[in-house]
Amino acid sequence: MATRAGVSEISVSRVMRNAPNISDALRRKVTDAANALSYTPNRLAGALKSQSSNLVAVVLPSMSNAVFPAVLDGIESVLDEQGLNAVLGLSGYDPDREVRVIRELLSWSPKGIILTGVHHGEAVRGMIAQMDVPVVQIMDIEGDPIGSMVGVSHSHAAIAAADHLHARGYRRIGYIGAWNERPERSLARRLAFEQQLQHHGTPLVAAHILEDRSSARIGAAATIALLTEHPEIDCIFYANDDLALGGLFYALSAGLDVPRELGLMGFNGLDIGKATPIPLSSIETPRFQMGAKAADLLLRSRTEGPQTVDLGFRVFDGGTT
Amino acid sequence: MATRAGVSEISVSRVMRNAPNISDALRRKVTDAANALSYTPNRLAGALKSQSSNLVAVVLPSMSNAVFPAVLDGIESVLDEQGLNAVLGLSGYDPDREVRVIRELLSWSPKGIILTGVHHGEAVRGMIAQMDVPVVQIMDIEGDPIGSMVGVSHSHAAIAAADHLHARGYRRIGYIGAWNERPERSLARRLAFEQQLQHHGTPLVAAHILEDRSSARIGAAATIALLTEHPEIDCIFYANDDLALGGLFYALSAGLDVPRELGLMGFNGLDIGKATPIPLSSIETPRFQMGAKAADLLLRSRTEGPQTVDLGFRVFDGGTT
DNA sequence: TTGAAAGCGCTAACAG
DNA sequence: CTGTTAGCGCTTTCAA
Repeated sequence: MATRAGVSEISVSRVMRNAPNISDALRRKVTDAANALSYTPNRLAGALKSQSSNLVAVVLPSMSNAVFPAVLDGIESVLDEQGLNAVLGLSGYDPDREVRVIRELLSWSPKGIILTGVHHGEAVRGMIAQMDVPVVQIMDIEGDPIGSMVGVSHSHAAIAAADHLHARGYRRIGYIGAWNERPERSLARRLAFEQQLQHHGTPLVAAHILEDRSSARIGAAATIALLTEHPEIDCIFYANDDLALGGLFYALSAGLDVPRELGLMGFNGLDIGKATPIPLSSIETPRFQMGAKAADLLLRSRTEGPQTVDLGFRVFDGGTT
Repeated sequence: MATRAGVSEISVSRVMRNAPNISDALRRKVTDAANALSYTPNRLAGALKSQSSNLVAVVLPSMSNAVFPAVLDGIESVLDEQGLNAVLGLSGYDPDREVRVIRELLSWSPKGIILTGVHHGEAVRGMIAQMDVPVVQIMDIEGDPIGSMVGVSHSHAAIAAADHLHARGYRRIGYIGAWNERPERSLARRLAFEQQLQHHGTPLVAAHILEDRSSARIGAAATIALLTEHPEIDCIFYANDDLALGGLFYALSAGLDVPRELGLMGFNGLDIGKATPIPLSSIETPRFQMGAKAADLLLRSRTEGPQTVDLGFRVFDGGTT
C-alpha cells in the first residue's frame, strides 16, 4: 500500500487518520492508492500500537426489555458520530456471566466501558481499576459508582408515583412486579413506593411478585390474581409498562371502568402505552438520552473526570389514573 | 506475567488458549500467576498476530424496531457460548451509512459479518471479497446473496396473508405501510400481497404509505385516514405489528366490531399483540432464531460453505381476522 | 511438552 | 511537511 502510493508507511497512516500538517499532494497520492486497492486499515494493529482502541464496551442485561434497545440506540448515535464502535456483551441479568462478559470485553482494550446498574462487586472493580478504563454506569444514580453514573433516581420516581396516585384519590393500592424483582433498582422502587404510601397513611394493600420475566401476558394474569385475592384494591402500580399494559388489556376486556373502578400505572413510558385506547399512565424515563449521555461522558471522562448525571423522569398522566 | 509464573511467554499463551499438550504442572503455575495478577490477555495483540479476531461484526438498521433486539439476542446467545464478541454497527436504514459502518467493522478483522437484508451494492461486495470474511445476510431469503442467507420468504408470507384474509371472507382489503416502504422487503411484501389479492379476484382497494417510521400512533392515524377515504374497506393488512396495533387500538376506541366490521392483520407476531383484548392476527417470524442461526452459520461457514436457510413463518390467527 | 526467535500492521517519537 | 526507527503483546514456526 505504501509502495503503491510511492510514499512511506507512516504517511499512509497519517492520511488515514486525518493527522494535521499533510500536504494536499501527499493526501491525494494516498487516497488515490487507497481507493485503487480498496485498502482497509487494520485497526487491530493500530490499536495495539497506540494502546487505545476506538472500541467502547457496552454491557447490557438483555435486549428483550424494550428499555435497552433504546439505550443502545442512544449509545450508538454518539459513538457513530465519533467514529467509535461498540463491542456488546449481554449479561442475562446474571452477575457471574456479567463478570465473564466484562473480562472478555476489557481484553479488547476498549476506550471505555458502559455498564448497567450500580451493583458491581470487587471482581469487576478490580478488573476495571487494573485496566484503568473509564466507566459509566447507567440506569441508576443512587449507589456507590465506579466512575460516572447516568440515570434517574428510582426512589424519587417511586415517590412521585405514590404521590400521583394519592393525589388522584386512590387509597387501596396494590403492586405487581416480576422476575423476582431483578434488577435491584425495581426492588428499590417498590420499597420507596411502599414507604411513601405508608407516609400518606394508605399502606400498600398487597404486592404480587412473579417469578417469570415481565410481559403483558403475565401482567394480565397477575392482575386477575391480585384483584381476586384483594377485591378492595382500587389501583395497581406495576414494575414496568409491559406488566401494566397486560393489566390494562385485561381491564378493557373485563369491562372495568378505568380509571374510576381501577387505576393503573406503569413505569418507563413506552410509546405503545401512549397509543392504547386509554393511554397508560406511567413514569417516563429518558432511555435514548441515557445511552447518548453515557457515551458522551465516557468520551469526556479523560478530561473532565467522573460525573453523576440525573436525567430526571416525568410523570406521564395518561388516562388510566 | 511470564516471569511471574517462571515460565516462557509462549507457555502462558498456550495455557490461556487451552492449547493441547500442556502439563498439569505448567497449567497450574500459569493459572495461579494469572489469578494473582488478575491478568487480562490483550486480544488486540493476539488477533493481530493470528489474523483472526473472535469478533463478529453485526450490522443492523436500528434498535427501535422490536425485530432487531430479538435478532441480536439470538446472535449473542450463540456468540456468547462460543466465546465470541459482537461489534455492532447501526445503519439507520441509510445505504451510505451502512457502507461506512461495514468498512469500520471490517477493519477489526472480524471472524465474520452479519448483515441485514440482501440489497448490498458493489462497494460492500468488494470490501467483503477483499477481506475474505464469511457473510450471513439475515431477514430475507430471496435475492442474490453474498454468502449465506437466513430468513423468511417475504413474498410467501404476503401470499399466505392474502390467502388467510380471503379465506376469512374479506373482499375489500386495504394496506398500510410506513417509512416510505423501507426496507425493501416490506415493499416486496406489499407487491406480492397485491398480486395475490388480484389472483383471488379481489384487488387491493387502496394502499396508504406513510413517510414516518412505524409506530402504533401513526398506525391509528393512518387507519382513520384510510377508512375515511375508503369506507368500504373491510380489512387492513399492515406492514408490521406496530402499525396494526395502532389500528386495533383505534378500532377498540371507536367501538368498531372487530373482526366482523373490520379485520386487521399485522406482520411479525410480536408478543404484545397476543395480550391485547383481541389478540392481533399476524405473520409470526422467528426473530430470535434468525439471529441464532445466522451466528451459527457464520461459525460453520469455514467448513460448510454458504447456505440459504428458510426459517419459515406462521400465520397467527388471533381474534382480529 | 516446552522454549527461542521472528514478526503481525500499525503508530509514537524523533529526525531531517 | 515527510521519513526512519523501534516496538506494542501476542502467536506462528521451528527447534530442543
